Amino acid sequence: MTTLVWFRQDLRLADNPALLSAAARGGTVIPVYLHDTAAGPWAAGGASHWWLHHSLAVLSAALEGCGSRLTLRATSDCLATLLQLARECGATSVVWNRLYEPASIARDAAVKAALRAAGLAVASFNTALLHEPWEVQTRGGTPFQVFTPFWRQCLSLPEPAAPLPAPTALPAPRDWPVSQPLASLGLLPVRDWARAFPAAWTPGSAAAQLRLGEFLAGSFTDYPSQRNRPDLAATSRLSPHLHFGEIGPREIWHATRVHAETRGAAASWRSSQFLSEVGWREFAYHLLYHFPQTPDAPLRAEYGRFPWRPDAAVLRAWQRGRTGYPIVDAGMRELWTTGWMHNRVRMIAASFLVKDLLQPWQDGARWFWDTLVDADLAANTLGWQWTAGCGADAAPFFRIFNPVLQGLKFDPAGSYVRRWVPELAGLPDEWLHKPWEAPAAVLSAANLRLGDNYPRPIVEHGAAREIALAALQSLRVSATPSP
DNA sequence: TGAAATGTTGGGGCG
DNA sequence: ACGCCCCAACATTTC
Repeated sequence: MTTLVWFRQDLRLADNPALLSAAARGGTVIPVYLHDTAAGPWAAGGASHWWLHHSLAVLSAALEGCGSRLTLRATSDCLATLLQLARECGATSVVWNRLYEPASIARDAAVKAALRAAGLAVASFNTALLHEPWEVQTRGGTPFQVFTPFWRQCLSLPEPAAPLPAPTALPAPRDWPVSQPLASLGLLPVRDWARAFPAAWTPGSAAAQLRLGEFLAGSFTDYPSQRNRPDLAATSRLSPHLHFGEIGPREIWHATRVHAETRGAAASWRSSQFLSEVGWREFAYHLLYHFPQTPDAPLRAEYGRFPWRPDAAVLRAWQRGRTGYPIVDAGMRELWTTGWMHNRVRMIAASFLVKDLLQPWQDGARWFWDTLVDADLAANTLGWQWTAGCGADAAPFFRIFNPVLQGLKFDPAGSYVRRWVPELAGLPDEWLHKPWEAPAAVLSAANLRLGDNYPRPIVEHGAAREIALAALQSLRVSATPSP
């Protein structure tokens, strides 16, 4: 009796119901990872591939530590490859943990039906979400479109089950199927733009558990008050680990609850603050499941007619962190250098692209998709539609961030900007977030030549804001013509 | 998980 | 003592 365990975004041994069920059957277990080369328009981007490469290496080593092995294959046809592997190994069943992206759902449904038609037993499990998207609904039986009632409903459901243990044994076959070398999947960048990634990140489930433990023992205490501060290490930074399933939301949920349980009401409050961010992730998956067109199209249809002004040069200045707005440029450079950006800065940079520069939110979403190590279709879609004001529970379009005020408020000492935009480092705090207003003597003392070694503002925020509001107005006028 | 404009209030300087 | 003005501080409204 042999079972194929199809790993996807669940790159861990603990709290892995598919793996545990295969092990519990007592027969041979064949762990498999297929690199799907036909994954479509939302195939993983470059930074995600970097992470995936290293995560697969860690998972492979962990399996070998259990006397097992990870079989790797690149394929444009997962069904055909699974059927072939089942034939090679004499497997009679295939198991996996569910994915929730629209393309994955479609592919997996077809694979499941075809495997069953071929006589194989197939089972799929949930380990990526606290609650299945179809199990959370309003009284009217419709999907939620506002976060607060959605999360309240989740909290009223039976608590997510405790995480599962890792299997104690993974019986190996006499002969392993042929596996491709990891390097042959071509996941690492050809040009080494990811050279600073290893200093920032350690992919793999062991590192994820370590990070969660260090977070709970450390910055968790000040999480509610400091979580918006990009200059501090105040957040958990678990997002890439979560995306690849190196740690699951149930593990985070229970570890946080256990940590807070013995530490009084204040800790309980902190844990509810932190877990509500896990709730936003759940909400993102809920929305993507029920509104599968939203990665590409606005949820509020009228925004399909918004008068964006696509401009390749403007988009590129934003991508490279050369807008002349320090907090925006710092964020974009942190992203490019480390594959990650603090969430507060994501909101500021995204708002700037969409509202000050009038670039389509989809262009920003694409850039984040390619450059973030935590790129996640559900979370990315929610974030960009929220910013653009065209999504569920979105910030109204007229809520336009002032990048100077946001910088002053959330990077008050300027250490975040100085770290990522070193050419500004010599400016006094007073001018750091608005160098164009600094007196000439201050600029020259800081060795700053605007338009030379740091750009002048690509737009003037006050004027850009007026233009954005007028653009929004045009949308309304054409939507409801006056009688 | 906004910012800016506009409105209101109240203390203090001053004639 | 009183009214007036100024304006900071805060609140409300609007985009």
